[in-house]
Amino acid sequence: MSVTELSLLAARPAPINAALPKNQQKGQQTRAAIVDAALGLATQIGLEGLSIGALAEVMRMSKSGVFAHFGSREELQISVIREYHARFEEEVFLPALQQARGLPRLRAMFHNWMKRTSMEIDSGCLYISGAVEFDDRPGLVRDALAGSVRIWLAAMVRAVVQAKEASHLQSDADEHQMAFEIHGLVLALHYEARFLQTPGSMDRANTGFINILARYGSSTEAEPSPATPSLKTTAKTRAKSF
Amino acid sequence: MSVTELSLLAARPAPINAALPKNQQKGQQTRAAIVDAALGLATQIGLEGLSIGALAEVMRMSKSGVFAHFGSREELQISVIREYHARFEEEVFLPALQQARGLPRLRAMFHNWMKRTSMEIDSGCLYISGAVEFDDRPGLVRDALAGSVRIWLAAMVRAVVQAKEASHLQSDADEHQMAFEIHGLVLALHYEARFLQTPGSMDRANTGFINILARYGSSTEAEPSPATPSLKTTAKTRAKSF
DNA sequence: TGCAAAATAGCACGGTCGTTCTTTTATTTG
DNA sequence: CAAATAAAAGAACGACCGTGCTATTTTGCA
Repeated sequence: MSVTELSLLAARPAPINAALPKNQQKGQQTRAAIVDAALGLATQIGLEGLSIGALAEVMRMSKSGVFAHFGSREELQISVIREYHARFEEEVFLPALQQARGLPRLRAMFHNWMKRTSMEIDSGCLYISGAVEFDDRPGLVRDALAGSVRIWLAAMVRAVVQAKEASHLQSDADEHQMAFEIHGLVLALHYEARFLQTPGSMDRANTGFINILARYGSSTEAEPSPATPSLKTTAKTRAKSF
Repeated sequence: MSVTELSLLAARPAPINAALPKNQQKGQQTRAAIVDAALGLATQIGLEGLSIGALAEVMRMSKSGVFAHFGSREELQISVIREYHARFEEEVFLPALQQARGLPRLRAMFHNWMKRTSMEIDSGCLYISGAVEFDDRPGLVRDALAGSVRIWLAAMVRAVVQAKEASHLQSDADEHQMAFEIHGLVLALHYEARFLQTPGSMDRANTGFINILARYGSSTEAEPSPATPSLKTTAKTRAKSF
């Protein structure tokens, strides 16, 4: 799975003329505005809870006016997923590519991922809520969702492999195992912070990441990266109320 | 939070006469049958998707006949959560109490938890789906759900503390940190196995647990417990397709 | 066995849902 | 500016939702 495949943005029809936002037909920009509003609703109440009526009310449009842009609710949901994917990529993945291959990039990916997840404590993560809503509901929505998540997890695995190649991690470290454990930290952060509202969850996820690095890291001690300067919390982090 | 508080079973009204199942009024047993069917539906389509109409069809009853047992949909949902809690406790927590305090009991708790989660790959876990559905929907349902989960997580924390007291774990190990990381493993197992259908997720969760024990364990090497005989997988577990 | 009480059924209400069809309005183009 | 086209509105549909009210049936007990 190549890096270029990661970009669903490239799948968008490129504007034929120049990059003027005015160039795009009126319909395109309202459609984009609808998707934007729909994404805001979906992250709060879920893709299943997202209704065309409520969306029309937010947009101050008629139901049929909104509906006409997608032709079906399913297509609306898929459009929302694509938009979420694009933003996730832009916010989490692409900035991490500026870091050097290996451990620095891996740290940046986790750091950006956590940063986004922690911001989503008030709004919700579509990759998590969507997984629960569609985990036994086959169809195009589930496929789009699972595809996006797999692309991101594969990028994490690739970053681990590169860290191994750069001798930043033990050569026999299992990249899928490590990605699994990191994924678990993010899921636990989201669960405990958003649902249980447990304080200190951010610190615990960070500490968990440090523990994982210590487990798989090469003998050279892993110093805190410049990308995460304030997160020097050790495993002996202070106990908070549970 | 005491151990006895864990039992919601004890909160059930004890039968006044003997333990004959015929003793309970007809209504009580049909109500129990309804809750049983409702739990089956809720684990598949979620607590929000659970509708009285669909439930009535499964029970071959009228909508109003089902409804009369609860008085509101919310009360039905809470009843389902209580039933789920009781079964979780009976299946995961109580058997682990038969193991000696400390590491053996902690292992048994994780093992039973994982075993149940892996069985729920086809049906779904109410604690996970419910968390997503109600994470920003305050009310009695959310309270019941969060209460049950907190009780279980607190039991895990207590088990870690006991393991420290028994010198099975490092005395400065952070019990909340450890419970957080274990929770993450179970969440990742559920996500990757049920939604992404990634093969080998069970092994990865087990390996993750071994890694956590290695991180927090005392110098005495942690030998595989009799409760998990077939899970001697090391961190260098074979790589499976991702 | 008869009678009170509990359990269930039947029916209707207001509401929201996704979707279709028709009509009106706004935009682009020649 | 006018014709062609795209965008949005409006109204209606069948379906399902939770819930309340009133019968009818079933159960438990004297």
